Amino acid sequence: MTLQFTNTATRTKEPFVPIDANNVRMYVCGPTVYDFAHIGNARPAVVFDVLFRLLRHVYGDDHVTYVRNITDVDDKINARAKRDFPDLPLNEAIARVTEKTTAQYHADLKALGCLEPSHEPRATAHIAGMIEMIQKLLDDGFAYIARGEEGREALFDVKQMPRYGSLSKRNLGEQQAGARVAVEGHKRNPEDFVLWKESSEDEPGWPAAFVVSEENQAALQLNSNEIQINGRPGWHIECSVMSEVWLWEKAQDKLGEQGLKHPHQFDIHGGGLDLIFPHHENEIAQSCCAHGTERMANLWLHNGFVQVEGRKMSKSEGNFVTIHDVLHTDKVGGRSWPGEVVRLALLMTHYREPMDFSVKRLEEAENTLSKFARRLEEGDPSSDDDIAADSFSSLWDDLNLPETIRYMHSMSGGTLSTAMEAIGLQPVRVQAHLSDQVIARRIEQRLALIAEKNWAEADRIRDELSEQGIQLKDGKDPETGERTTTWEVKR
RNA sequence: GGCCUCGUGGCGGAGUGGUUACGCAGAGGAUUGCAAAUCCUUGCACCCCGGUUCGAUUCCGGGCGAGGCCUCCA
Repeated sequence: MTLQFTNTATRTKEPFVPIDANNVRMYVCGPTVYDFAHIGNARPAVVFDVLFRLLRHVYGDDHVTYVRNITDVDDKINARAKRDFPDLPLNEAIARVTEKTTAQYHADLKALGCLEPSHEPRATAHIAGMIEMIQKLLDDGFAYIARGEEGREALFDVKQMPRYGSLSKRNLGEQQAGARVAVEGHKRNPEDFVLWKESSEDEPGWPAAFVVSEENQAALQLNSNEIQINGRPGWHIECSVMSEVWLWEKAQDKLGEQGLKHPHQFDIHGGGLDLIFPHHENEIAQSCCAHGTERMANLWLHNGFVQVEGRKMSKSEGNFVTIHDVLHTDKVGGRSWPGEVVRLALLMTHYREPMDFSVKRLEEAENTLSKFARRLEEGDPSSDDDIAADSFSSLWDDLNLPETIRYMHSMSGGTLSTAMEAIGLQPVRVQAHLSDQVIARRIEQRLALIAEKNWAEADRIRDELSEQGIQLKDGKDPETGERTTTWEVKR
């Protein structure tokens, strides 16, 4: 079997060859922590969790490094902090918002069965690294400082990078025609993006000193080539810095000869489809120009959107459902849903395809899990190994989960258990509230009542057990023809 | 306007140059005191038009349709 994935950078399916099989490295863009995460945000977390599990399976648990960041500096966070904690000092209010939201995010993902990533760096812990990278870009002529309407900004000069736009297949200058691009006179090119921006008194800021070129100094009419800007990072630089720190600087110990051949590069970069442009394009620009590399990551993976009635689920559209709502309230289908059901619902569609989120879909996932739960009980028939291998080969083939789940329908016992674990579904039965003995006694009583044709009382026992989550199953003994009753826990 | 995806039965969703998976729902049956569960059987599809081909749902071209990005967004 060969691991292969569809690479957004080439739009083709390619065999996966890690830079160093001893340490396969993956970065996925995490949340900006200002509000509850919605189901759309859950999809990449769940999808890349399956990939993480697969890579661990293939290369070994200790040979995969998965980094997913927390963006805890952002103007939306500032706005939320001012709204929710108007009486607190700004920094404290921001801390409250990010801590609360991060904790909620962790709780949500745990409920969805996601493993913790190897590292979960926070943007605010890497400000110094960002300033350093920006300076490098200034030094090498890829960036400049200009005065914008809201203060001074360090900007990336996209014209200095001929390859700019290659991931998203965009050509500079072709986008503006009907697009809503704000005209910002201080930029050298309309596509130039912010690396660092000056903060006002009521915005969070960090002191930074930048050294600019003579040309830049002259343009700004400054006496010195050093500029102090109390500011905050733009929204792309953090990922360039954190991936560099956690997937290169701190990963070098594990890298052998093979790994050292491609400095400042890693294997996989993932995220949602909407991050391709501009976010990932800009990350590539920053990282490749700062490090003088050809590539930032070898493989770019992007998941499709979760949709509601055919349209993208998003906060701005207001058509979103939070993970918390689905798990803990009755806002969806009038009831709450187990995390495992939500997880399977998110995995039933191929990760690159758009997916409509619906109650029907959740019900289908729940039915499938019940079926799996029953099949787990059915022992371990021989000759299932081929089926298991097939399910994994489909997983190896661009994470084809629909195909994998299809195979799982024909599995049982240990084989099914293994397959479920592979995609992060817990192959454990929900325990009955009643003990086996109590249930067995009630069943005996019911059989006795049936023998007397006392249907009312017999049905009462059946209903009673049903309320306790015990499903009775009547059958007939093939030899004696007598009624036999077994039971299982309803899910 | 530019660019990127995608179009399979009631729904979900694989796959293939030639007997068109599978799941859910539906229908019928077995079983049952009635149910549930289970098992069996079964109906229903490859957006349209050209082209290549002995043959296309699958390849190519053109339409039409849908979604996304170009502005914060998983």
